[in-house]
Amino acid sequence: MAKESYDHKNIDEKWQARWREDNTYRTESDAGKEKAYVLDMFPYPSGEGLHVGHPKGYIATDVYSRHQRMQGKSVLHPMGWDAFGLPAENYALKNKVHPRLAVEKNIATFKEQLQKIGFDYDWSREINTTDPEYYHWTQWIFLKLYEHGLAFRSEEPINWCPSCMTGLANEDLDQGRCERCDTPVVKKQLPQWVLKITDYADRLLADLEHLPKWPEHIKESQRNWIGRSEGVELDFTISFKKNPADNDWRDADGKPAHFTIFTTRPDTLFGVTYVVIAPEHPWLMQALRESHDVLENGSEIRNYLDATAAKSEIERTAEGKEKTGVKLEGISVVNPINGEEIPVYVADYVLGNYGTGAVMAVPGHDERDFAFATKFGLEVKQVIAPPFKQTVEPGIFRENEPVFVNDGIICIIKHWSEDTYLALKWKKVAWGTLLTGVVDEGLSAEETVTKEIREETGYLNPKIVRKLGAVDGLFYHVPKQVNKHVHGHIFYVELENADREGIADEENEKHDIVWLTSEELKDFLTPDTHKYALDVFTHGYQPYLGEGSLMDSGAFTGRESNEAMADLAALAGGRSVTNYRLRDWVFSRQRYWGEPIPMLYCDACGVVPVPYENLPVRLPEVEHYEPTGTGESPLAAITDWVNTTCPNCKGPAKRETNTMPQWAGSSWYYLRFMDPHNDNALVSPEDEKYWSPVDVYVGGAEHATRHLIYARFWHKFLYDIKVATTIEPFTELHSVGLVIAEDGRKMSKRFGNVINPDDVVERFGADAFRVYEMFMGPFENTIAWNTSSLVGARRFLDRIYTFRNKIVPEEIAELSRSLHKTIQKVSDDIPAFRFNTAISAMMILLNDMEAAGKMGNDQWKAFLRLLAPFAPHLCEELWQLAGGTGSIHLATWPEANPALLVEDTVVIGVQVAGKRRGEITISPSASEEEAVQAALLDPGVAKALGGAKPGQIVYREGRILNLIP
RNA sequence: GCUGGGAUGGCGUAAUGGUAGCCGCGCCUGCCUUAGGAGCAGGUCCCUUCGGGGGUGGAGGUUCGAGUCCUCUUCCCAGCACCA
Repeated sequence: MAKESYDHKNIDEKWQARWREDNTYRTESDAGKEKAYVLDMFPYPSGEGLHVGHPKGYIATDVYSRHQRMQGKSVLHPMGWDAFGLPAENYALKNKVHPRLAVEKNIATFKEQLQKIGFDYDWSREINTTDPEYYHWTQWIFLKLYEHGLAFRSEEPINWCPSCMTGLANEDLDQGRCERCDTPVVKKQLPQWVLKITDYADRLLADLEHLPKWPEHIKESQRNWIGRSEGVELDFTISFKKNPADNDWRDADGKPAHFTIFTTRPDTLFGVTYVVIAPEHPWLMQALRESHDVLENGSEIRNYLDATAAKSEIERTAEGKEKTGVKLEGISVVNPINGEEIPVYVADYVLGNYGTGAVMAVPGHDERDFAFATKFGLEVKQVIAPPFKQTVEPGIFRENEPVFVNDGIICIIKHWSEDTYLALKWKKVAWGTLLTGVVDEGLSAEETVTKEIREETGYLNPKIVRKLGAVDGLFYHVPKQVNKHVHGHIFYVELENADREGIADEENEKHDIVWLTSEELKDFLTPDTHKYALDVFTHGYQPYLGEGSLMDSGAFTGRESNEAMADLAALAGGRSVTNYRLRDWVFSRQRYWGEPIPMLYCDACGVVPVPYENLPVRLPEVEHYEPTGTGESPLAAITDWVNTTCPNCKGPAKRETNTMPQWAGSSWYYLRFMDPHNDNALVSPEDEKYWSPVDVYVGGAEHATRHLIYARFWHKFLYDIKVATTIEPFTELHSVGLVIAEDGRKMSKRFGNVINPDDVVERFGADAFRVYEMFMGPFENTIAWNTSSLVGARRFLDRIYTFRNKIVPEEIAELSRSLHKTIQKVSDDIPAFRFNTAISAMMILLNDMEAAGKMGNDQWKAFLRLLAPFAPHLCEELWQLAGGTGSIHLATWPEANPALLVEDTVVIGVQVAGKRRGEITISPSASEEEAVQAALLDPGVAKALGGAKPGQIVYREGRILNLIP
């Protein structure tokens, strides 16, 4: 019998109209009911319209919210438009329409597209960030931020996009380029409004711990973005050469002139060989201006600063990381840990706006300092020996405290005429080593090298060429039966000639001397410490970044670097500080299409906020809204808008002409949905209390470090001023996986591979589209669109539609277990966002239903309710045909009967020695004896046992039986 | 480089430490037909001497038993990256 194909057009339209007429999805806050606030990241209505990827998240929240509603909760599932900002304005400019008209048109298109998919949005709560009724409150929040000192004027150089002709926040950059148009940004000095998000850095970071239902990768992105690092600030006193009187100068605290540096590694203080300050360092500005000029190479430095300023951010950071800089002649600084006098450089690898703008350079243990030191021929001092552990027997280190030896030696000894090196091949153990030793009392390391070479090899004329640093070995000394912890100082030695004397027999018994090329040596050497020594010899020293035990560090030598860190810092006069990578939020845009910043400039009173009662400051209607490119906003040209009166002195004042960034309106919109038409407040305390926080929030992962940080920041501020009552706005977050095109590329007009949801809905129906998108795979996965798989979803719905003719009044017992398992599965999976497995479970149930050939009406109605969140139109139709009361979407969610979830019998696998050899069908509560008895009857099991008796039996009720002979 | 996530048939994927590959797509065989993006039935990891044997990126380990837990490693995706 051919299956029927249901008339999706008719059914979709019929029910969408009915739900609208009946206000089926009307949201009311009902104190008597539990609430569920389910939110999508509201869209930016671009001119391109939707593609099939956009609704995926909306379908998920729709399924989720419908499930919540059927569980009797009061559900808030709203939709609105984030319509201010650059994309809309650039689109308008390109198409020569006013942004307001472009936005209106785009919103109409988006809304129509969304409505065809049959979402349960309550459209009476629709909001639009460009509506003065809405941005009234965006401006209100700005005034509150200003009142609390969190919005301030700044003249610091900011990121400027020469193409969009506006300043940008750090978050608007991608690898030094404008995130919107990919143009490299430049630094530009402009008066700006800046929000002090850094005041909230600590809480933004710490409170991530209170968000267990956020995906780890989003939280990790935020942690990276905030970039907290704990360290110390240290003062390096300056000593002046030109005019010694400068050394007597004291500041207000009685301190001589100094550079304050920030470091996270005070443990490497003994390895500091110079200090570097950023080109923007304020001391430099002053020093170059001073009349007596403390620097001897002022003009050279000025040239360097000019060259740096001319570079774009990309040039400065992406120039293959080639280091540049200039030495400050005429001054030096003193290392506070040991009084050593070291030079000072200015170099642009040090950032002016992080930490103190000055660093202590430790080339031995920092890659950037190492690169700089190598290029400028500065000293590289190793103060941590890279540690290697060599366990002969596991666990041995835990039992014995190791004996520390600070002055071990490791010798790489070159042959007098050949390109080979001396190694020792041990006789009693399978070892290959270099020559080693320990410095004797009263001898220098160099004398010890000579002595050890003579004693162990007999060679008389070694010449120590150079020291190669040191390595730290922790090992078990077999002959002495003790753990040893040895700093091995590596020496490179060349033998002058073959002159040699005899050596003691005991040395001869230990090992043979072999001569190997460095290549052969690599494989020959057993200890990792010796391999490291060889590596340093062949490739040179590389900065060691890890922890380890300190060397050449005065009294600290031999202590573990992480353990000694605090003591070193204290001794050098360090002050603990925490720094953040996060920068304050540059909040001004020199563009038309945004919320006007509600501030005034009065000649008499200075900066004056617009009084609250004068909000909203409306964006004026204009004919020309093109950006000026001068750093002035287009609004500056509208004189009758700009010129106004000062609310304080009633004198003339000018309006701020910059507008807010795109992210302003979206930083608090979730609060407005709770009470969207309130003229007196952003949100009423009652509605805020009832609906807060957002229970489930769904959107793209690309917002991890932009919208989601900004919104958390504003929310915490609103919490502080008691507008919000929760510390976090979004309890649970899901990031929706992308839908890419069938060709594996991003869906884009450019590639001509865009699938339009309207077409899909037209041809296959809204329900097939919805079921397919939820069935594609795990919600967060990026998955390629596949039209033939979509046909599979449609087939599933057609089979259900056909099955309506198989419904009988009486319950079909053989289906009840299957049905109740499915109820359980779907009920668990929807809240967990495992939509794919929920649908899979319903497909399995349908297979069972078709095998049974009929189903009871009540069972059928339960099945329809399970599917209703996914396929609302078809299920509503079938629900009515089955005699359901009211809308299926207001019906009660079915409950699984636990009694029916337990099987009478189960088929479990039987293993013999861990390999599956057969299966038995028994009661899930069968005893071990019964199970074994049944298993022995299985021919496969009997054969595998070969008559042997099982010695060990592992039996897990209802799961597995494992017989081990 | 650092951090987070991942790797299972031809494809998307599924498996509280317990029979690997459920469900769907595709494909193969046959049937039916008003020839469709249709329907129905069966099949579809690899090898096999038909007894079995092997198999979840790779190598070890823990366990009666590992796709799942641990160690190392390769590759892929994402965030950050001259932030001291």
